[in-house]
Amino acid sequence: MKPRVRFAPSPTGFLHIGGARTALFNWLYARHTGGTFILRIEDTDAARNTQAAVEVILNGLRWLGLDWDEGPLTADATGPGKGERGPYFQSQRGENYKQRVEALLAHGLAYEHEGAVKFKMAREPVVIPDLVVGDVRRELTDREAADPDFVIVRSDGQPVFHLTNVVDDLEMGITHVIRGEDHLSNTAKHIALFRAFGVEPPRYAHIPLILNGDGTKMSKRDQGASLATYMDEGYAPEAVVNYLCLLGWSPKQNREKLPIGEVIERFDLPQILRHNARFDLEKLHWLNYEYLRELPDDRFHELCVHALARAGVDTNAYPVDYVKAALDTCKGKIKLFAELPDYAGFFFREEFTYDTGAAQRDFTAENQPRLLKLRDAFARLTAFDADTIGNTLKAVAQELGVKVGVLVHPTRLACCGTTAGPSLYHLIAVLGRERVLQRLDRALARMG
RNA sequence: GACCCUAUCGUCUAGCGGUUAGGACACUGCCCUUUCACGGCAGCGGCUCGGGUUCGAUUCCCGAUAGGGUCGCCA
Repeated sequence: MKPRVRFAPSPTGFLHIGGARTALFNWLYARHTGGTFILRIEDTDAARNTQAAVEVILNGLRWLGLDWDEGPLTADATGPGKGERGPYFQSQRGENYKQRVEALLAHGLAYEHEGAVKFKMAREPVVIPDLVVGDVRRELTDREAADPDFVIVRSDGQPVFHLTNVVDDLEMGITHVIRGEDHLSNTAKHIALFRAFGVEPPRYAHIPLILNGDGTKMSKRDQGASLATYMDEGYAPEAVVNYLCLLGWSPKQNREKLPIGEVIERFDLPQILRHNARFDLEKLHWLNYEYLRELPDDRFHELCVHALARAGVDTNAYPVDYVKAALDTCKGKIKLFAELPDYAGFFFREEFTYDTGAAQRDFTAENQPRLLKLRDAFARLTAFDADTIGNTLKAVAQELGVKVGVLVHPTRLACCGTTAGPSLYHLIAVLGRERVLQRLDRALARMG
């Protein structure tokens, strides 16, 4: 029988990076085994579950490239879905839960208590067979020893997570439950529920959690906990996926960056690590850069424009060809799109301040006549391409008897205001002679 | 408090009784160079602690410690 796995998030308006990895591991397992990846929305909490919140999940998974074989087609709970075991929204499956609870009641496996329904839990340890951790024998906690029974239907008639989760897994034919380790303790309840329904529980694989860089639990509020951050800031989804694969799983053979197809080939449940992993933003940045430099030009430009717009830099005021030429000088240079406004902002604004330390060092009275000579050489040029500009600068430096760096640094500062940026000769060519001369004049004025 | 999981450089990891404990990110230095970045070279840095088992433990067992998780009419 082909595996059937599911990702079953609750729409809270937020897709946690840990949730994204859980979805990824489920998807990888399905793709590796030729099984089925199901998306089920656990929207039993009507108060906070909105269509917009479902949208966040669907968009996140689509962005990551995790396509589902069964599940909703839209964020509308009453809308269409694909697959034979729907509906895939728990809010639409009330009748299923009701029937299951009645069956439990009829068999004396559950009972009413203060308007709620409680499940009669055995007062003995449960062994949880886990594909990642191994057999886990879970003893009762002191509170459970006092009263092991738990609520499956609230007094307001709403079914509780433990029940809906198990009923759906059962009715959707889930064979492997791959989820965060935070569910491991609860699994005893779930196994008991499956048995009460007269079926053997699915196979379990509890994957370790993702922690903050400092080892604390990564919660909603923590920096980088939301997948939306990476979507908004222009990370390459392939990089995020690749990085997530490396947390709690290893492709071995000293591999780090590898295409998703290869991950699918190599991925399997028993090889998942058992310990939690800390989220290392630096390493994600490195991987992101690795993918960024391979991005097709169109996609790179699109993400650049988006990043600049977010920083309040409007590229629409400039000709399309100019924008493209300007951005081309940044490709292979920036690690993150968030760096772009500082790195290339000078292309899109005429007023900017100079880096203070560099201005003190480079905008000297001594450099003034040198820069002036370069300015005049530029002014006489008939061609204004990168090669010509470079050769001109070198020639002027030679005439002056100074190293090229003596001219390069003040020129860069005059044109960009910064000490780091794209190739100087290329950036000058893109800016165009007129603006370069203006910028040199502006700098010269304060060097006297 | 009870119960459960975990433990290799700062971080992610390879290792599955005998290895100079390997790689990646980060960091440091050098080279390349029009800045930065890339690239190349070199360096720094690790088996949590005690007991066993064994000829021999990073590796197997037990304990401690530490970190994480769970004990809801949240999911």
